[in-house]
Amino acid sequence: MTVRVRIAPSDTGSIHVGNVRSALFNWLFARHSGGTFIVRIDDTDVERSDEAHLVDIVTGLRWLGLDWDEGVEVGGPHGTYKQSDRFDRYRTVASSFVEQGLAYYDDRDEATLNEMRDRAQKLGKHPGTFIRRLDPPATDGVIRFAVPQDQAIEFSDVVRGEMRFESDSVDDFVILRSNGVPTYHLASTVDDVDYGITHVVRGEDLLSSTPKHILLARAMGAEPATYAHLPLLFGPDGKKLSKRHGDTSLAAYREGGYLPEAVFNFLSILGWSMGEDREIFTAEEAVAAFSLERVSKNPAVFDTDKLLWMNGEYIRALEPADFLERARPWVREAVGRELSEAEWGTFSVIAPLVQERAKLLTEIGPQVKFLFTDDLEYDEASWDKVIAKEGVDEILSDVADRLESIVSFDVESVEAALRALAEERGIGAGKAFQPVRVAITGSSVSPPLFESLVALGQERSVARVRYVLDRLASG
RNA sequence: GGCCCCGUCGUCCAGUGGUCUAGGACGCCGGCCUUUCAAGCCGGAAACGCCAGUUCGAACCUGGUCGGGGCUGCCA
Repeated sequence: MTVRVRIAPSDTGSIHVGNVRSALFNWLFARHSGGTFIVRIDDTDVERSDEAHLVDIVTGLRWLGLDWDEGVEVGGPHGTYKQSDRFDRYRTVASSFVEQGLAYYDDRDEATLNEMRDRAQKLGKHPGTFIRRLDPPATDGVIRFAVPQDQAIEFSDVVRGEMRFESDSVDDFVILRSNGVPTYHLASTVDDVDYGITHVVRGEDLLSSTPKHILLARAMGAEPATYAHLPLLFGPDGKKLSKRHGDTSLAAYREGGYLPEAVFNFLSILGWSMGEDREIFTAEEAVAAFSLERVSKNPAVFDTDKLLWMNGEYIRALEPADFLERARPWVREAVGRELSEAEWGTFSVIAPLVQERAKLLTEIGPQVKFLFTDDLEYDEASWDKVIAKEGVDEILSDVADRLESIVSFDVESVEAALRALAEERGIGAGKAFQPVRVAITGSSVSPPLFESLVALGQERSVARVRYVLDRLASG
């Protein structure tokens, strides 16, 4: 049997890292087993659905490197992969259930229902014990699925093992709302049956709903899929990851300077491991090693510290040319304009030094901006701490003279000149170099000094030091 | 309350009855390197929730207990 898996994110918001992790595991499973990966859109929440979110989902998945064999396309014909296009189908299924006596109309109002729920809870019973009616009047209202009371629902979950739910713990759930829109349970299960989904791989929050889905599939005369419930992703507070934990949308990480490979790798080790203490690996390696059986049962905390570290690892591992390509948009944004060919050349010289120390692509721009701007902004704290000190003017004045007199302005000469200065003045290297750093880069944190000076060029370096001297002189 | 899931360092994983005085990674602490910041290198603190049972032997098996989480909607 060929594996067919799917994800069905809803387009009510930006795609969440939890959903992305589900998508990733489905993709890994499909690719490992030579199966089919499908992307459906669950847009049954007509009020909150938005095409813009669909675009966000598709771009996000592509960015991560996930591809799918069937499903929605950006701006393309989503066809039958959007659930809103299949409302008729769901209604037909719901009606046929009613005709067969498997479901019924329920026109009781909410107050009545709530009252029943409260009563059930007080007695320690499941609401389903009360919200159930087998000989209903055929008026309007919602359609509920009549849960058969004669047998327990059992299934074997690939990650959790044997599961058993007593039928009285499942209430007669709504499958069609009074406005004619199907609920998640109905739409999702009908799709899974219609598209021949063999494995449903999703978050553990849906574990309790699985009996409903199995019942629905059987009612359609189909064999239920095999289920695999993934451990949930938690926030630092140990609660299900949600908006209030900060950046939970995939887009936030893309825009925050993370590499897709790093995010992919990091998400992969949340609830899964290939064993042997290996945690840095490529997508190909993950595909080759993946198995649902090795998925962990424990919830995982989304640890952004480790993601950040991993991103740094990936940045440093980039081929120089690749790094240049990826850095481009970030440099452009930080400088605020397109760079000239010559400037890109300058950047490519200093780039390896920046690559070594960046953990996020967003750090690149600020580190090299000093090379491409004429009105440098001086970081106030750095200025106060390093420049506005006794005797610094004298040092800088000397620095300017020495830099100016260098014949061949390369790293070796610059280093020799500045080291000689420190030695002759009898001061430490740090004391001599820090003022220069701040003078030419505007900050006490920068790429290595000599390389920075050479990249900036002799004339501009000297000019910057003199400029600082002027400012110092005028108080 | 009810149903269900989970329980190894702060965090993510390894571990499937003896090779575990429990291994790796992030983070943290200390040191080295050093012109800043990183990176790198060296070292350190840090966990099998608890109680029974099974067994010659339990992190691994069983029961209970405690703790955490999910679900309990005309959200998904």
